[in-house]
Amino acid sequence: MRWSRYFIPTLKEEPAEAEVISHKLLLRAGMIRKLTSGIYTYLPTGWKALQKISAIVRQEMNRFHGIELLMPAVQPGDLWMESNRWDAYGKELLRFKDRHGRDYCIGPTHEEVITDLIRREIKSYRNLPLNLYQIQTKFRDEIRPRFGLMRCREFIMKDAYSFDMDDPGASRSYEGMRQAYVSIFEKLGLRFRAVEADSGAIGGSFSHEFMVLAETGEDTIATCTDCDYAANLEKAEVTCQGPDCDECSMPAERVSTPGLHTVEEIAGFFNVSPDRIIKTMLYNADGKPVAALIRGDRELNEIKLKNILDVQTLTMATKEEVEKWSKARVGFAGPVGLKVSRIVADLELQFDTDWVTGANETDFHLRHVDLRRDAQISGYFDLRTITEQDPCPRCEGNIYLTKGIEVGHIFKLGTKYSQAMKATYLDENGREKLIIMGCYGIGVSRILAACIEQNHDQNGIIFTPAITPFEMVVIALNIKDDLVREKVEKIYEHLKGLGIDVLLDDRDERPGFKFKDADLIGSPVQIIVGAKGIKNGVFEVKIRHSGERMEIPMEYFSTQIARIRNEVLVHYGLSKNNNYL
RNA sequence: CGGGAUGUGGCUCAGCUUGGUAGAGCGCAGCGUUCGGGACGCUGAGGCCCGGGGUUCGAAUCCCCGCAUCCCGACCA
Repeated sequence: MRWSRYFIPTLKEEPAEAEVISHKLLLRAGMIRKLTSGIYTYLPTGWKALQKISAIVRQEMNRFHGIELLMPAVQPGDLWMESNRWDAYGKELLRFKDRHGRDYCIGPTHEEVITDLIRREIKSYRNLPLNLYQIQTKFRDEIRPRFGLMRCREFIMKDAYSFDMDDPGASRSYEGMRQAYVSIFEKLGLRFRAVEADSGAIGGSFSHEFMVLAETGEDTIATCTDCDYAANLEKAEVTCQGPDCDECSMPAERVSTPGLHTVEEIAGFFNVSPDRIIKTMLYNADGKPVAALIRGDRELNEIKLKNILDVQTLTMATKEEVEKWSKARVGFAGPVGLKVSRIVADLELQFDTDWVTGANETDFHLRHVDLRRDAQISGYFDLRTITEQDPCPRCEGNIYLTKGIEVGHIFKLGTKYSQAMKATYLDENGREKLIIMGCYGIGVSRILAACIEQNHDQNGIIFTPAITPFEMVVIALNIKDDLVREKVEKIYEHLKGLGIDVLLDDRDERPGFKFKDADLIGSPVQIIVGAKGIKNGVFEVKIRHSGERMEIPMEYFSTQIARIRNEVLVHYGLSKNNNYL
């Protein structure tokens, strides 16, 4: 491709509308333009990158027995009413009526459509298992679209759905997809982690999120230094073991603590460290008062609490509720004598004693509290958020926290949709059974943003070889110089002949201008051709990710190009064997 | 949906406090000089100053009402 005849509207200045780096660079590199809030046009290089991502997704999906199809973007409301999601999905579902007044929506996902298809077409166990996927534009009317391609309303997504006869089959399908996903992100050349995610009511470790690691990620991941354990912060298990301790030798004692209610104030007053204090947090759980106990220096994980209590809604108690339930002002609640429907305590509280707690009386605390002796605890559970001080729940390794961007999510659906929509098959014995489903999503357009979040510098994007719109940019320093023109054309043709996707910067611009643009659009390799080099019989190569520049004699062109290509692949954990190009 | 901010040539912004002929830089067109990290000079085109009401002799500027976009919170690929 010749730059002069192509369309890459780069921007020198930072667009005011963008805040995050990928958004800024996608705009500056001329890859996207906003049409309206959360809706973007993919310009040629942006679209090219998306197609490259899709190609790898497609290749790996096919390799793991996925079969591609395409479903409609517009879906009838009836189907959504059947799955009970017409009401449940909320305002993210963009609805409209056609000229006859019938309800429709623009698909934010395709469980209904695929389940409808399957229930009509699949009747026999002989047709199972089956894995169908599609790559297409979806629409979610996000409350607040932001961060460019990271969270748009209209976005491109790959969605796969698996259909199995039984649970073991569904597990095999799930495992196949997990492997496919690992392979996809490896081939994309991204640093990522597959993390255990909160799977909600389904239970087990049947949900994984695939996170691209980037400092700017919105999610926090807990990862083990030794084994391959990785989990979403919300999900990461905190283990705690220890010998049972003896009962506290001293009886609980009521102490006047006027006006003191934060952990720090209490710790200071009693001259103990915050880990000797129990925080008593009151919640409204489906309308019932519940208390959660946690050490003063710890953080409660509300998602864990919600799962343990198995309730629909969990909200922190209001000031009024606290006063009503604890019979004291906020800051003086404690487990001793507390009248609530349940008191749950964090695991580590059962291995220690002699605590400081609130006294359920304004301006009073208790010390020398022993939970077993003085309080009625309904259970000890993993309630807190993991920290880097905690051990790995699977091995003896340490935990460290990193940030990530969620780009894929796989989970077992079970029979949720097959039941609601009556998708059944006949087994070997002629008995009717529900099809077991799984669904597997990848945010294709989000991957583009995540790739940039992970790989960029002050000068612009640093694309991985699998995603870059152009593998190499050939920069003609002075296109009006006949020698340069001639040489650069030759190199361009030669590279094309090698099957390399190459962009020739043949614009009549100053060198600095071209260097800046080349860095901005992020091709892994730049080949710089100028009059000086030609005179000396060399051409120059710049490696984008390292900034390394080298002069290479013309006669070694082919071998050196091959070497450099391979070097770049290796840098991204790839090798020639990965023939994705 | 709550909280905050911003809307002025294609882009980034100034002007608004204190009302009086709409500005700069970049970009764009032409000419010349340049040519290894976003050059310089000259010339030029390009504006319902977000929209609608009001106040005023006069509104980009003051007041009211909308709309849009961005940022912070709860949701998600």
